[in-house]
Amino acid sequence: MNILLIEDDEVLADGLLHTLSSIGYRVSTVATASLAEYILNIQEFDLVILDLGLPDIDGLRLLRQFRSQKIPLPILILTARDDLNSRIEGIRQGADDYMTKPFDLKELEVRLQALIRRCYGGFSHIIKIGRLHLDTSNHQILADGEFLSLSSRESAVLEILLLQAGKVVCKERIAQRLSYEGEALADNAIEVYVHRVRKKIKPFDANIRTIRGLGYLLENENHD
Amino acid sequence: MNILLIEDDEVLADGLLHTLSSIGYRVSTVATASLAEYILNIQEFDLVILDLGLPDIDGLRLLRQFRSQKIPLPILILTARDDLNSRIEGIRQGADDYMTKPFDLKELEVRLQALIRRCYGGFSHIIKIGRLHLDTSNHQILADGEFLSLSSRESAVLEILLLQAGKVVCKERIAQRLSYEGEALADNAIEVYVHRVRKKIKPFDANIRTIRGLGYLLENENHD
DNA sequence: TCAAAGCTTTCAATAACCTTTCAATTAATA
DNA sequence: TATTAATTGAAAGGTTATTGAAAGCTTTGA
Repeated sequence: MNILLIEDDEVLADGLLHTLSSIGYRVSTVATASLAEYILNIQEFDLVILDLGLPDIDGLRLLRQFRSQKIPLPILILTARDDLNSRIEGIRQGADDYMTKPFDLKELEVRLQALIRRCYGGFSHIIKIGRLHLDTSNHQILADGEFLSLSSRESAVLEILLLQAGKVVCKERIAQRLSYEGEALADNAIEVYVHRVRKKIKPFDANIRTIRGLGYLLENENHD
Repeated sequence: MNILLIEDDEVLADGLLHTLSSIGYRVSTVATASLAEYILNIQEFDLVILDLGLPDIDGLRLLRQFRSQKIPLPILILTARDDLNSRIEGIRQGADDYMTKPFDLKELEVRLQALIRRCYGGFSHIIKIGRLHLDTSNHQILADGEFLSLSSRESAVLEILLLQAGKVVCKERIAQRLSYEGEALADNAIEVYVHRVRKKIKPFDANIRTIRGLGYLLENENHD
């Protein structure tokens, strides 16, 4: 997790760098807004900690700039300004959280955790197999970022294969998933569905391999 | 935007209910943890405001329960406990934000906005999907900058779809948003409203796709 | 080579959804 | 307040996608 710390107070910056590094974050610090802009262009970050009292540009203005440039990073403001209005303005301008100095390191730590959790999907677990993405939280399957048009049964088949990508899934397993309370399906129902799914995922280089006598397996080529 | 307010102080609950309602949120209040669990099971919410000092179960424990049940709702804790430890624990247990009483209503309002923005809108309080804009701060929907003439129900349907643009929203979710306290709607009411909304947004190249058996999805073509 | 296992296509029944119409209600306007 | 307009939700009939069964074809491995 890469954090950009924009802070001109050298002592505080060093302290934070040390603390955050020690709990596993990779931290880069810059002391001015212009440096911040520069480094954001050449390096990828996951989160920004922004001090409002910068020497060159006002922090709120920098924040506005980020957002108008559609930089979607989570931003936590850290500042000495305690008055309510700048707190409100900070959040209104697009910050995700706000802490005032002096602050407790432990609290900063958990607030960072909360932000990361929220922004980088502690909840929705996304499984990526090649060009297919499965969002397990809402059972949505995307191919190249586009919604894949699947009927609900087709979707169920592909989901179970994606979840076990690279492993053999036996027909019975799939049948269980498709039928309600074990009502029998025609003996070739699974074959029909696999066929339909194959047709739909082929354009995305995804392939369901048949393991004779055992079941099916979604190929999971790790050549990235 | 449906908010569940879990708060046992009746005066405060009423005040918040009134304030939040007046700025366009739909608020349900419950006074106990068990009621909260009950209502969360039968109704969908977009955000939870949780008081830690509840009469039956400790708020933190409730929070842990939510998260262990993988309820991914954004949760803002509101409490009289000012000490640092419970603040840290609150966030660590899975809350997204934390405010201590007494608090400023304006600040609560913007923090709610920030949460909503982060969880549903990327990073702006204006959610832009193609030529449609939803301003989450006042629940207004614009098309090409002009007000879109929608009835309140139509507006509710479109809002919920805009908030989850690109994701499937199931019919039940929409039905809950439309009806008060689960009064039944005709089985095709949603279909009728979706139909009406479709007709109105079509001139703006916006499209609601039907995902058979699952629900609807506002297309969110990322070709910018 | 010949079963067995799997593939593919077709088709009718059905369930899910769409669309229109209309009457009842509510809100707006004169 | 009387009139008009808009909104709402129920009903009914039309449309389309999904489903699963059937039947014939192809591949596989003993």
